[in-house]
Parts: sequence; C-alpha cells; structure tokens
Amino acid sequence: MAEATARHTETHQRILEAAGRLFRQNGIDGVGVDAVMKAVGLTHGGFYAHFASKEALAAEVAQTLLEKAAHNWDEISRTENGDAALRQIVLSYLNPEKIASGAGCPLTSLGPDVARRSASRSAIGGALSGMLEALTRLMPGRRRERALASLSTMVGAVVLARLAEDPALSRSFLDAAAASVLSAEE
Amino acid sequence: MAEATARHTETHQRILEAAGRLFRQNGIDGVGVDAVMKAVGLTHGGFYAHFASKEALAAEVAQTLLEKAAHNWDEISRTENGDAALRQIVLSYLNPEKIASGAGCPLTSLGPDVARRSASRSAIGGALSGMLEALTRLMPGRRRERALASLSTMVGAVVLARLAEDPALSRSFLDAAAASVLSAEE
DNA sequence: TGTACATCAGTGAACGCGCGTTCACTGATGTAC
DNA sequence: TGTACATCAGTGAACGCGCGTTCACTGATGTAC
Repeated sequence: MAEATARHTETHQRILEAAGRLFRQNGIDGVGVDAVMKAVGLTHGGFYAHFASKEALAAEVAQTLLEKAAHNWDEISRTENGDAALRQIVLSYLNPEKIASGAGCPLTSLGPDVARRSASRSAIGGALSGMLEALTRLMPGRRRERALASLSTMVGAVVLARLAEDPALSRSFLDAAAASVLSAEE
Repeated sequence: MAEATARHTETHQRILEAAGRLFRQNGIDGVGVDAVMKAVGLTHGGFYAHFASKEALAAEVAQTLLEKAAHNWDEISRTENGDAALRQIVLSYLNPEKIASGAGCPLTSLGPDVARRSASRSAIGGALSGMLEALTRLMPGRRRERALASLSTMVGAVVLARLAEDPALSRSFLDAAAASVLSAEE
C-alpha cells in the first residue's frame, strides 16, 4: 500500500500542476476536467479518485499555487538582506516573460474567478496573509500599509499588462509598477 | 422605421446594461445568453437580432463599460481642479459599497477574462488609453509613469479586496491604495 | 519460489444537463392607397 | 378615415455539443501462504 499511496499522491500532484498551468492560461471555466486529465496523460474518469469535484480541484489549485508563492517570498525575505530581497521579489513578479508564459501569480490570472468561488476564496486566505507578512517585513519601517499598496500595485500591473495589446504599453505598466514599489526606499 | 429602429436600439442598450451587471457579478462564462435576456424581460431567441454571438456581446459590454469610465474620468479631470479631481476619481473607484454592489470598474471584475478574449481585448484598447490620459493629466508633474502605477494600484486593490474574506483586510487594501495614490501629491 | 487472492489506480462508455445558436413563426406597429 | 399590406422585434421549440459526474470494469501491483 505504501507504493500504491505514493503513486496516488504523485498523480494527484501531476493533476494539480497541469490544472495550475491550464487554469491560469485559459481560466477555470475555460478548461474541462477532460483537458486537465489529458494533459496528465490519463482519462477523465479517473479524476474523481483524486478530487471530489472540479470546484474542489479549483480550490486546491488556487491554494497550492498561492502557498508556493507565499513560501517563496518568505524564504527570500529571510535569506536576502531587505533591499535585495524586495528587488528580487518585485522584479520576478513583474517579469514580462514569466507573465507571458502563464506561470505568473495566480492572483493576477484567477483573482476575480477565485473571488467568486467561495471554496477557492476561503482556501487562499492563509497564503494571502503569508504573502503580506513577507512583504511587510521588507518594507521601509515595516509598514503594513505599504505592503498592502505594493501588492495591489503589482497585481494590478500584471492584470493591465495582459490587457494592453500594445507591447510597449504592456511593458510600461510593469516598469512603472516596479519603479513605484521599489522607489520609496527612503 | 424610425420608431422600430428606436425600439431596437433601446433593447440593445438594455441587453448591454443587464449583461454588464451580470457579467461583472458572475463572470462572462458564469452567465448564459438565456440569463441575460431573462434579466431584460425577453426570451433568449431574440438575442441574435441584436448581437452576432455571445463573444460579440462580451466585447461590446467591455468596451461600453470602459468607455463610460474613461469619459467620466475625462469630464472630472476637466471640470474639477487637479487635486480635487484626483481625489474624487480615486475615492469613487475604491468605494467599498460600489465594489460590493458589482458596479465597480470592469477591469477589476473582468480583467483576466477580457485579456483572454481577443475581440474583447481589442475593443477596450481605446478606452484604456483614455483613462490613462485623464489620469496623467491629474498627476503631479503630469507624469505618465505615475498614472500607470496609480491605475495598477487601484485595479489591484479592488481585485484583492474582493479576494480577502476578512472585511477588515478588504478595507485595508482599499484604504492603503487610496493613501498611496493620493499621498504623493508633492 | 510459486500460486491464489486482494487492492486499487485508471479506463471508457454512459448519463443528464445547460449552453450557444438556429429558425419557422407570431403579432404588433407603421405605411400605402 | 379605413382597409390591406409590409416590416420586423420578439417567441419558443429544436439542434448539437461539451461539460461534470457516475459506474461497472480491467489489469497491474503487492500480499499471504
């Protein structure tokens, strides 16, 4: 059973990863259970051995992705010195290639979607707080208000960068956001 | 025909308004043509006398809503004096009741959705530029970079306010964003 | 070491349902004479 | 002013399709003796 469980867990993870990629690219409603399982190399029937429903998958995907981000920020905020850590977080978050690849922060690709799904919304609460704590630690004077505003700026910039058809305008949003968040290191 | 056309146009507008409300509340994929027409008090079959497809409706809704916002900002930026105008725009944008009612800026409720639909994305280009121009006019030194960052902050704050389950945290995002955008009036 | 059995991840056909779209039709409104 | 006709917004049944979910089954893996 140890082997069986290990395999089950591994498939569960692969489903989460595939769904994380596809959901961010095409939206939760834009991807069927069928497509997720096909991406994993399995048939759709087996899905329900791993998740109770598509809603449950969406919630777990949102939670997993955001917790990974929170954990990442937390690590960076502890290992690097303050200014370098903030720089690294902000520039990685606003990296144009990362955004184009669909690997960016789920808040920017799934935010409104997750906000409408109560299960998903509840699931990300802890990770959202974690991201804010890590950010606060890096702000001048550790001011939480600045962390709230900075996260807002970063999330909004990525949303807007994806909306702008003109690549130059798209870049402008990202550059302006990075400058805004990083500039006020008094 | 004058009468008939007038009626046709009026129904068209009512469909746009109903869809604008419903799409922002439940997402574009979360609302069927059936539900939109029912909200208008008509049956779904008549929809195609007004729009070529649901995609076309989505694009026109996004465009109309955003153009309304752009026009509104433009007017405010011309009639009020600079600081008062910016205050009015920002506080209205970040107003908690407005956001909860689903009447908020479509960028925050439909952003990622619109970004994935090329017709919708193209349709909002002009209005997005218009909003940026109005904002730039109100920024200290008319710095466009500040307008880009400010719009990012406002959009992100509303997205995050909707994601936060805790009402206090939700308010914190809005307050911090308002303070951030309005503070730097050098 | 080998055989019989149990477990369980994954298969694939089937289901009901809701969606976007089509279309023949209705009935109210406006026009022509 | 009244009658016959044309126009066209809206109706509602019907369609095909894809989706989320279920379920009886398969076949590979691990265990018991």
